[in-house]
Amino acid sequence: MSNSFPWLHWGNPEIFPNQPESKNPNENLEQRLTQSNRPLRIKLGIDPTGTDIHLGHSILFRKLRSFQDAGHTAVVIIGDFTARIGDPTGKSEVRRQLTEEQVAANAETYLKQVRPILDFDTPGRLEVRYNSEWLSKLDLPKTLALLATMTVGQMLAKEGFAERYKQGTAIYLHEFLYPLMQGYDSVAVQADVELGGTDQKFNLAVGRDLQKHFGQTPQFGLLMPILIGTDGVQKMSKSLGNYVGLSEDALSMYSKLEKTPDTLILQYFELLTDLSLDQLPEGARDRQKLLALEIASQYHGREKALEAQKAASELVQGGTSKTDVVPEFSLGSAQFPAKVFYLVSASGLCKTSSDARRQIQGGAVRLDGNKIEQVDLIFESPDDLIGKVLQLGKNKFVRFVP
RNA sequence: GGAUCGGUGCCCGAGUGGUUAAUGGGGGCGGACUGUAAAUCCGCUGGCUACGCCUACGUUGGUUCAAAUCCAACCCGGUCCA
Repeated sequence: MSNSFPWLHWGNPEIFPNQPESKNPNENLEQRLTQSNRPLRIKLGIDPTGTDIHLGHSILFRKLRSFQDAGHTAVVIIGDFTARIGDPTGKSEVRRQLTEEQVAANAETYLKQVRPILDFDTPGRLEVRYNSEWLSKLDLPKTLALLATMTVGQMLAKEGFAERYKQGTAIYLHEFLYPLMQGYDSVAVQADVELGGTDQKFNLAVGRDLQKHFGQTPQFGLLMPILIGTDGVQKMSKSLGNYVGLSEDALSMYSKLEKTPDTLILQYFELLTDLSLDQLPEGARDRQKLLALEIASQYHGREKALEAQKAASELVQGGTSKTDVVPEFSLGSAQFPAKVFYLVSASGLCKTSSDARRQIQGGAVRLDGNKIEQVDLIFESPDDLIGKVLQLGKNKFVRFVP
C-alpha cells in the first residue's frame, strides 16, 4: 500500500478491485485518484426506514468526509423507493410500508444527524439524491432486463441468501431485486466509488456489473469494517440495543462509551476518532474516558462533553450533579399525588410501570443518591421533587423540572 | 394443485384438557465484586398509578364447568410429489 493517500486507508477498508502494482485507473483506486482530472463521485446509500443513526453508520460517513476533504463529491442516496416497498432482509415480518411523508421525515432526520460529520457547506462536495427519482421510472421491460443480468445461482451465492436457502427460510423473489436496485443506483448517479460495510460486498459488486452492462466504467467498492456494538459481541444495531445513537444527549453518549469493552477500544479509536493510536494513554480506564470524551465532543462540542464527563463521575458516585447535561423531565405532565414507580416509568427511565416496580424492588432506583425501598412511596406535590435527580442503575438519570 | 410436518412470550425451545402469566436456555435489565470493564455469583424478565384488574400460545369460530392443549375452517412456513 502506498502512502499517497493516508486518508483513504484509515480503518483498513477493503477496496476492490485492488491491484496495487497496476497503473490502470480501473484496477487501482490510488491510480484513479491520481489520474482523474475531475472530482470523483462517491456513493453512499442509506435506507430511511428508521430514524436513528448510530456510531456504526458514522464510520461510513466519516470515510465519506475524508473523500470530501480530498476534494471529491459525496453522493448520498436516500433509498426512499426501496424503503417504500418493504422488507429487504426478509428476516421477520414484512416491514411496514412507509408513506412518502414518513420517508421524507426520516430522510430529514438522517441528514440532520450526519450534519456534524459531513461537509454540507463547501459547494460541490455534497449531493443528496432520492432513488425513487430513477427507480420509480423502471417499467416491466426494463426491470426484466435488469433481472436478466444475473442468474439464480449468482444470487444464491450471496451470503445471506445462501444461509437462508440452506436453513429453509423463505426467500421471496422480489428480494432478488434489491441488490439490482442498489446496483442500478450506481448506474444512475455514475458512481466512481461506493462505500459500504463489509456486508455490502455483494451489492457493490452487482453495481459494478450493472455499470459495465450500461457501458459505464465500473465503480470501486470500498468496504469499511462493521462496528461491534457496546456489548463487545454483536454488530452495533438498534434492535440489539448495543448502540450509541448520534442524536443521543452528551451524557448518555459519554456514559455508554465510557464502558467500552477493552477488546474494542482500539478499534473504536481507529474508526470513530481522528486520534493517533500510538498517542493513547496507558491506563485502560483513561482510554475509555478519552474515547468517550472525544466522541461526545464530535457531536456536542468540547464543552458539553467535558460537562458530561464531570456529571457522569459525580452521579455515579452517588452525588447529585445538577448540570444541564442531565436530561430534564418536566413534572408538568405528571399527576399528583404520584407513586415512585409511576414516576420512574413516566420519566422514561423504564419503559413500563411494571418494569419500574421490578427495578425498584431490585434496588436499582435512587433519588438524589438515596436508594428507594418502597414501590408505593408517594409524593404529594411536584415541589418535593423539583431539582432532584432520579437514577436507574448506574447510567440512566433524569432531573426533575417544573 | 396433492401428501405430510409445523406456527408458543425479545429469540430458541418445553408443554398435548385443570394451582399455566405458561418448564428450560439465550439475550436483556438490575444487584454484589471490579477499573462504571471482563470473568464469576445472585435476582428480575406480559401490561396497568396495581394486595386487584386486563391481555397472551398463527387467525376465526366450536366442544367443555374448564383449552396453548380437543374439533372445524382459514392464513403462513418447511419437505416431498405434480
